[in-house]
Parts: sequence; C-alpha cells; structure tokens
Amino acid sequence: MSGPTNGTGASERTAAVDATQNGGRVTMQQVAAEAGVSVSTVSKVLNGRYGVSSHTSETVTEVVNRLGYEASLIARSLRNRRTNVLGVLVADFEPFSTEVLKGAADAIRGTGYELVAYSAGGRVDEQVGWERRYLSRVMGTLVDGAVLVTPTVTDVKYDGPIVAIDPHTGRSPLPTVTADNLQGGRLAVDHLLGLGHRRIGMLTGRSDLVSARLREKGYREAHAAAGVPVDEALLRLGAFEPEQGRIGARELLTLPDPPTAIFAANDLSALATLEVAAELGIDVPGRLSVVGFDNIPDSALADPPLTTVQQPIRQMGHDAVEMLMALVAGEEPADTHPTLSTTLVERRSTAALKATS
Amino acid sequence: MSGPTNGTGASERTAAVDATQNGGRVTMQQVAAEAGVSVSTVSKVLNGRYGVSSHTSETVTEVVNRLGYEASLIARSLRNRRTNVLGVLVADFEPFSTEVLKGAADAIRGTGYELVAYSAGGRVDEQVGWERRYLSRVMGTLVDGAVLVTPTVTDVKYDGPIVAIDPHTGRSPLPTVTADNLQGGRLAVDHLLGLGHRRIGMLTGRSDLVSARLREKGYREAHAAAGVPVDEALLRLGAFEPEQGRIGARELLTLPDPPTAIFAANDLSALATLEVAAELGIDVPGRLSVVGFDNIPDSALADPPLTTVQQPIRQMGHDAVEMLMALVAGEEPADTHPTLSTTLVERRSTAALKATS
DNA sequence: CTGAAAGCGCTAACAG
DNA sequence: CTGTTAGCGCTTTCAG
Repeated sequence: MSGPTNGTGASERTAAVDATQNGGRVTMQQVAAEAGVSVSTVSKVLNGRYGVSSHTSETVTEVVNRLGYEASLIARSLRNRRTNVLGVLVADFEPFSTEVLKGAADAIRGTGYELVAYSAGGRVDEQVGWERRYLSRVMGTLVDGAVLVTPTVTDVKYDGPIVAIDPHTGRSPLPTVTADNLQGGRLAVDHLLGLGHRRIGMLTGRSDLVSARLREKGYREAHAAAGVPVDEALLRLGAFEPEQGRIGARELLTLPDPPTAIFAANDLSALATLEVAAELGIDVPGRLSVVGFDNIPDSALADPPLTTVQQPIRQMGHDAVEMLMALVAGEEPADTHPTLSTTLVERRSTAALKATS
Repeated sequence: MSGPTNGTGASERTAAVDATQNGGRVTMQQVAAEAGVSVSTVSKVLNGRYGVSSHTSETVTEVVNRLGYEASLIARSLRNRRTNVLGVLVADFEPFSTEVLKGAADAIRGTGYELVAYSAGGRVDEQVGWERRYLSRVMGTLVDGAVLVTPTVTDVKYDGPIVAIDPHTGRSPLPTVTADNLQGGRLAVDHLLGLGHRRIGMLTGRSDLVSARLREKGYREAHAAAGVPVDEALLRLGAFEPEQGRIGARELLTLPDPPTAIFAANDLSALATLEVAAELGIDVPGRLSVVGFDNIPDSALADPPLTTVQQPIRQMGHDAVEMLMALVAGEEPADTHPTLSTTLVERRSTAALKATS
C-alpha cells in the first residue's frame, strides 16, 4: 500500500502534481494514476465514449479538473486523422497576412475549429517553395486543411484540403480566392478619366506577378473603353516597391509633357510618387492626381490622404476559410476560384483636371 | 523480388510516391523504403548524426529531395524536448494581437525559430482561463515557450518559459511586457493642460483592468502636478466600449458647466465622444478637445483625426519574444517586467482653449 | 556502419 | 465495464 496508485485517496494535494518534468504539463498518465484507473479509461471519459460507469466517469472528471489536465494537441494529432485545427500558412506576418488572419478568425468563430497560423519568419534563403515545406510539416498531422497566403508556387501535390489566397503565379489547380485586380485597375483609371484626365501615367508592378499584370490590363481596358489612346511613354516600372517607384515617378514627372495623373500599381509606389511630387514642388492634387492600390493603413495618413483601390483582404481570409471548411467536410465548393470585388476609396490625392492655362 | 523494397532502382517514378493516404504527406517510412535503408538511417542522415557512410548518405539525400520529404512537425515534437518553435497564444486574432504578431515576427527573423500563433477563435463560453487551456495543449510539446497576449489570468503554474503581454490583472509572477499606461495618461492630460484647459473630463475604462486604472491615475497625477484640482463630477465610466462611452460623453457634455476637454481611456470611447459632440453641435476642437488612447487605425480617419496616446504594440511583441528566447536559452532576463513608453500622437481633435466669451 | 526496438502522449480495437 | 495492446511518425540507444 505504498504506491501513489491507491486511487480515491482524499488527500488534498497528492503527488501526481509535482511531475514538473514536461514543462509542467499534466499528462494522461498522471490523471490515470491519480484516479486509480487506466489510461484508456481516462481517454474514454474525455472523449465521451460509451462503456464507462458513471462513478468512474465522475472520479476521472474530478481529477481532470483538479489537475487542470488538457489533452496535448500534438499527441492527439499524431494519433487521429482529424484534429479540428485549420492552418494558415504565411511566409511572414506582415500587414497583408495578418489582415487575412483576422478574416479567418471571423470565419471560424463558433464553428468549433481552432486556428493555427504558421510562419518560419521569412527565411530569405529558401523563399520559393516555402509553402511546400510548411505543408509537409503540418498537413495530415497538425491540421485538417490549410490556407496558403500569397504562395509563390501552386503546383502543390497534396490532395488534402488546401485553399490559396492571392497566389503569385496565375491560376492554379488548387482552389483560390483572389481580389479582382483587373476591375481594380479599371476602377482607378475610370476615376481619373472621369475627372477629365487624359494623360495618365502608370507605375507598373512586378512583372512576374499576375496581380500586377492584371492591374496594368485594367489600365489599358479603361483607356480603350473611353476611347483614349494609351501613351506608352507614360508607363514606368514601379515594381511594387518604394525605391523603384520613386525612380519611375521622377522620370514621369520630369518629362517635357508630364502626365496630369498617375496610377501606381500599389500604395507603396503611390506614396513614393507623392514624395517625389513634393520634392519637385508639384501640388497634389492641384497639378497632379495620384491613385494607389491596396489601401494600406499608411495611405490614409499620407499628405494628402491617398485615393486608392481597396482589396477586401479580410473578406478573402474569411471566404478562404469557409471554402476550406467545406472542403474538409468533403463538400464540393460551388466556385473554386472566386474573385472578390475591389472598391475605390476616394481621398484627397485626386481632383478634376483644371482647364489648361 | 516482388516487394517495392528493392531499393536503388533507377526507375524514375517509383511506387512510394503514390501513398496518398496521409493527405499526401511523404513519410520517413516511404523515404527509407525507396532508398532501401532503414528508418533510423534516414533519421540519422537528416539530423547529421555521425556514423553513416557517405554513399548511403547521398542516396538518402537524393531520395529525400526527389520525394520532397519534410519531417512532420508533430511527430518530431512528440519525440523531442526541443522544437525550435515559439508560440503566440491569443484569445482571438484582432488588431491588437495581430500587431503583436508582427513584432514577434520581427524578433524571430533570422534566429532559426519558427512561430506558431494559436487561437480557438474567441470562444465566449470559457473566456477566463483560455490561456491555461492553450498552454496545456501546446507547451512542452509543440512549442518551446509561449507568449500570452492579454491573458485574463496570470497565476499560471507552468514553469516553462512564458512571457505575458499586457495582462489584464496587475503584476504577476510571470515575466511581463506592458505599455506605460500611467505615463500615457499623464501625457494626454499634460497635453490638454498645456493647451490651457482646466475643466478636463475623463471617460474611464473597465475598472477591473489595471491598464484602465493606471490611465486614470495618470489623469489624476497630471492634475496634481499642475496644481489643478480634479472635479470628480467630470469622471464618467466609458468601460472601453462605444455604447458606454457614448452615454458617459453625453452626460458630460450636457452638464450645466461642461468640460472643455475630454480624455477618453481608449480610442473607441473617444470616437464615441466625437460622435456625441457632433450630434450636440459642439465643434471639435473649437469648443471641445478630445484625446484618446491606443491609436487604433480608425482614429486617424475620424473627423477630426483624433489626438491619441499610442502604445508601441509591435515593439511589445518584439520585446516579449526576445525575452522568451532568452528564457528558453536558460538565461535570466535583466528586467522581467519591462514597461514600454507611450507617445502622444497629436492630430486635430485638440486645440488651445479659447478665451472665455 | 546499419537496423531493430523502445517510447514520446494519445486513441482504438480487442480481450478479460 | 475496464485494462491490455498496438501504433500514429519520429529519434535514439543498443546490438549486430
């Protein structure tokens, strides 16, 4: 009668608690020992399986509560096919991905699913293909399905439930949620055209990304629809980044016959344009109108506040998770490549073209 | 000679790949079979253990690359004490926690650690104590240490490395990173006092949270330092939320002798104050100055843009993770309860008090 | 140098 | 109704 196994003891603080070797985790072993039953019985009680006497069940429950036991996500995942955990895989936690995360959280609320966001913290050395690595590490074990945020490659060979958000390279075999970049480009340029602008410059995005190409296409389509010819001399590479955007903007604005408006493929280069204009003493929106794309927080704080095209990022996260849940449940989503509308956010960087002096 | 185990075969696409039963995961078993060696040998090669012939090593490496094998995070975690993964545990993914996440990502970049953010999606039913549940589920198995974001309770009994960010209830036994709420409150009220205001109302926060009490204390200290008496009739409960904030603001502004300025304990109630003022036809900042706390994105877009106290949320995430890494490495952090400075962001909701008409 | 075997914490047959 | 046993994918002794 000397083992700690003599169960139902009424002692308030028993030995099982001091097992601090696992970083303080209480294991099922300890619960079993404390309750004087076997591990499998504890498992049954915890999972509500039938075939346990109500007395045993109560005892176990009491011990579980007293010890504050919680099943290890890991061990459970390893054993079960199903985990009720959804993964959001991101290259890094930056404004776009965290916004997606908020939308994802909105979508799982009240569904019983849990959310795990995973990132190796933007390891530059192995940029391309990070999604494959991550997928291998968590799919089929930790999570039931995954959302890939802006993956660089989409020819993934997993047959598990996966949804990609805004993939870098075109349409892919896997379900995808994207913003309507084409429509966004049109929106921006239509706005400028409506304001009377006819010489509209564009700072294009990274040519290897579909999103960038679609925005440019929107620019061209808007011109065509309005019967305004595109002056190819007014297109410059902005590459989605401030430095290159600044260079392109400067070239455009120092032209003999500069554009009266500039559509930048993203806010970062639009903001750079604003800076260049200020340096050149060009009044915005007095002598130059600027439209961006993305609606990042900074754009509202710019001087003047930037008119820009907003992507419904949060909504994209929400829809991707909803689609993923359907996939996990074995359903076939109605639309596997939904495209979400973009909207124009009018602020003060655009104005009607003044009559030529 | 019929088994698939006959190893070194030169066939391009062998059978091992078709094992689609694990959601497409390639397991070490499959790699071993394909390479014609045992599982343990594969493990050794992957972990760079000594005692493997260079020939075997090459064969295995080749197969690993060809099959795109990646170790399962789960299985590895279960076996090893150390995982090189850090956890950020949040009740929900909302603006505050996602901002923390960005800071955390900044901190792990280049350290070799990976980051997992975990959330059960704000299950309302068991609000208090979610941190205990989460901790049990991931500590000691999935992650080496964890950052708790705004936990409701901090008397956690784990001895593993844990750092809390902005805990709801006072100082705790565990290491903590917080914003200087007291200083923030002083900053706000000093600003108002400096503008000439003498009748300054306050919309207080939730009385059960230390942060709220400290902000109020700052309000009082600023008054004391300036030798201005506090008029208790000018304090109203804002409770950190719009509805209650609106009620408090209305009471304050309809007083016979209303305050000329209001310090709201958070932006949400400050924004509510702005709305009430507009409804009442009170010009801000002409007849009323308003200062908030938090600097949420909406505050910059308000009309007028809100002057507010900014918390360095991102920095808090960064510092918490740095502290966590030190803890995991077995080091003793210099300061286990660092407090980060808050700053005043002056926008257009505050102005100098006009001479009384 | 290589493989067989044990075991991390848990669940699911299957016996007792 | 309960306990024993096997095994999820991996690492690590320990024999061969």
